[in-house]
Amino acid sequence: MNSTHRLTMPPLALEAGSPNLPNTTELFLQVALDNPLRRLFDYLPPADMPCPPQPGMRVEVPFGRGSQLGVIARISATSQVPTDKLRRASRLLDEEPILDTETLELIEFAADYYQASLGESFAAAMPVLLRQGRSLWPSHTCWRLASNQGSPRRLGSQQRIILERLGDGRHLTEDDLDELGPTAKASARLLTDRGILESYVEQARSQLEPATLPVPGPALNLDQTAAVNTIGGHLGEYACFLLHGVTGSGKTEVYLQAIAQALARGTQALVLVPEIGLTPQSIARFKSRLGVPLAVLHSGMTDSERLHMWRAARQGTAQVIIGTRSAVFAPLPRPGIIIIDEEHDASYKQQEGFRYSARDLAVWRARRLSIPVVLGSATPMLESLANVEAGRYVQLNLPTRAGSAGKPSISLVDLRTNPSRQGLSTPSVIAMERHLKAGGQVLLYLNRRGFAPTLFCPGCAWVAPCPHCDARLTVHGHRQQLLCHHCGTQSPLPFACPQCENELLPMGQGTERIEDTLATVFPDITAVRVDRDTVRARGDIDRVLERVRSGEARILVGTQMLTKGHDFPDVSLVIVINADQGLFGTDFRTAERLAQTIVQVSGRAGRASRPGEVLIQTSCPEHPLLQQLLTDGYEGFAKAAMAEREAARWPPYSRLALLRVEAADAATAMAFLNAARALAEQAGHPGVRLLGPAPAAMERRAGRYRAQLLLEAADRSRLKQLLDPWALKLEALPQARRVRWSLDIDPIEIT
DNA sequence: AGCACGCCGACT
DNA sequence: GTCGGCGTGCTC
Repeated sequence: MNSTHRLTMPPLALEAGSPNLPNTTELFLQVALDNPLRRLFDYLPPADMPCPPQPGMRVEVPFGRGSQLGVIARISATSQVPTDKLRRASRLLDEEPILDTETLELIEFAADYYQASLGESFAAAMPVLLRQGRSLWPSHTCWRLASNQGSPRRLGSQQRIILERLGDGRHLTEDDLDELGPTAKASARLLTDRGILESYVEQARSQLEPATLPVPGPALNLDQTAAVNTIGGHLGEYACFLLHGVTGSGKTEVYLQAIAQALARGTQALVLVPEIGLTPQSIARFKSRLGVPLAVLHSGMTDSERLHMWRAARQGTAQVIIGTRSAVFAPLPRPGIIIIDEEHDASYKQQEGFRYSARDLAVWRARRLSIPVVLGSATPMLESLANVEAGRYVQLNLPTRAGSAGKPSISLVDLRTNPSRQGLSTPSVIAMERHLKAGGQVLLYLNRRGFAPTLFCPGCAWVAPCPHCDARLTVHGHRQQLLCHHCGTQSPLPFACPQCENELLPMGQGTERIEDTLATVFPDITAVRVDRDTVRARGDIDRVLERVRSGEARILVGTQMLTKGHDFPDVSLVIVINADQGLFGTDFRTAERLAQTIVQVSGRAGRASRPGEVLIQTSCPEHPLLQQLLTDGYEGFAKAAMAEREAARWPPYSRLALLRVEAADAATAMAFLNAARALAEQAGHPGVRLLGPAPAAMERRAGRYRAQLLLEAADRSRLKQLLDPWALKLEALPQARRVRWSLDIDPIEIT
């Protein structure tokens, strides 16, 4: 959807009280409810309303035998629903729409484009507490001693504690009471009923850290200056920039200065970052450099923190909103610029439920708002490069690294002639010795956690399988157990082969095993491991990284986590332990991902004055992808990959939609997809290829059978023409009742 | 999705 | 004799 193809705008919500509506006519509220049903539910307005209902207000409505909170999507003068089925909404929760027209349009567009229900789209866009009915305005109930209180008699111990805390005109908030215990609020209410306490509602201040004096940044180089000037020249109009900057080229400085210009015009900036890119350091940098109140939105925050930040965005108190995927929906009264950092990052696409791409929605939103959007990356998606090619995006380049560091030298280590011992080949060990001796640090990248990816019997070739998935169990040596990385199943490490009682061997390398190898090869040097097993909570990673920055630890072993955003100024050597997994994947994007990973991880080498060196261990050094990458860098790779995509009719040369299904047995899953395919064929599907149904690459996962049907079209509108009616029919399919299915528009993984 | 209704199996 | 399995109908 990142194109200039005609944008389908959702029908504009009809404003209540608009002059062309005869006020004698009864109005109908068309309400979006948080369920997957792709339709709205009509209600009569509540019996007593403090104000006219409007789209974007929350309502409580009777639904089935219970009641639910929903959002008014439209007000209509007519209803298709027979009068006897219509029920009356019970109450309005808001006196004004909590979502403005522009955000409503974005939400509607997202539901429409991604074939989701409007309710699900609303749910993604609203903080949980608002969905649960919390008031938009920050207020909380407080308790104090009643002015003419009766004599307290026969008090419970908790009640006595509460009274003690309320001496001298002090008060207690709901939070204070919650700290006293789960029943404290009930006790306070009881005391209020007895006239001993009185409660009142206090409007809380929506406080963000106040503005500070912006700290000046470093002087920009020519490329950065040119980029900032180009972006700044388009403030107030739509333009999409692809900021292609090699690692360390100072993309963030460009963001900061472009944002500063937007702020100077009195507008807000929205900054999207990948899921693990939002470190306390990066937030601190934005805060100090821009010196304006800033709201942060990410998944690690409590519900009330999120509500607080969302409110600050909506009120305009926050001039900069920095957040992960769902922040794309943040309401912005004065939008000025949108930044998407590491635009290629997969975390911008929600991978379950409502499968939207925040990156693509951000571009749509910028166009709708007539503001510039900047997509930054050292390794742009091929889609983005194609959009540059087509003239839809403007490319800005930052080809040089800041400081004196030059490009790292990359070379391949042929594992066939240099076999690895426990993960490390001889050339790698020699290079490590050289760099460590010279005072450098070494980063080892391996995208496999655990000790070894398989447990193997040399006697009969048995491998430990997961009982619930079509996958092998991973050996986690340090915990002495087998673990399935797909469903989480754990089992103790068997002593011997269950078939032939031979001794079992862990096969292949995981990060734990590399760590062990290092302890024997470099016993005097401290190594740290960074993967999901060592880094669990937020802050863990900072502790690990501090050990590296201080120089206490000089070797880093880790997975993806290491490639994202963290700087290691003293790392001079990067070793990719095994590139082979990325060369022969089943997904058409596998190669692109490997290239991105290699470039990103290489970017960690030699950032300061040290020249960087990168070694890639592989059994297939002659592979064209690796060769391209080595000789011509990411651009060269991209060119070659693009030609392959065009020949195979993959995106960006086609549009995809993927119907996924999972069921208790394979036949049920297939029955659904066959029925789905039949529906499509019945309706006709000009310009759309139906590929499948076919079982998923891992057919069984967590005990469920998975299959899929792929839809491919040359252009988006043809695909959508088929999808719109099809999705509704799928919902009504009897076979759909027995499976879990989902439609993924622009899937990033089709295995 | 979430919930009720409804008709067939192993059991307090 | 029931508790409960999940098929299917419905939600304004």
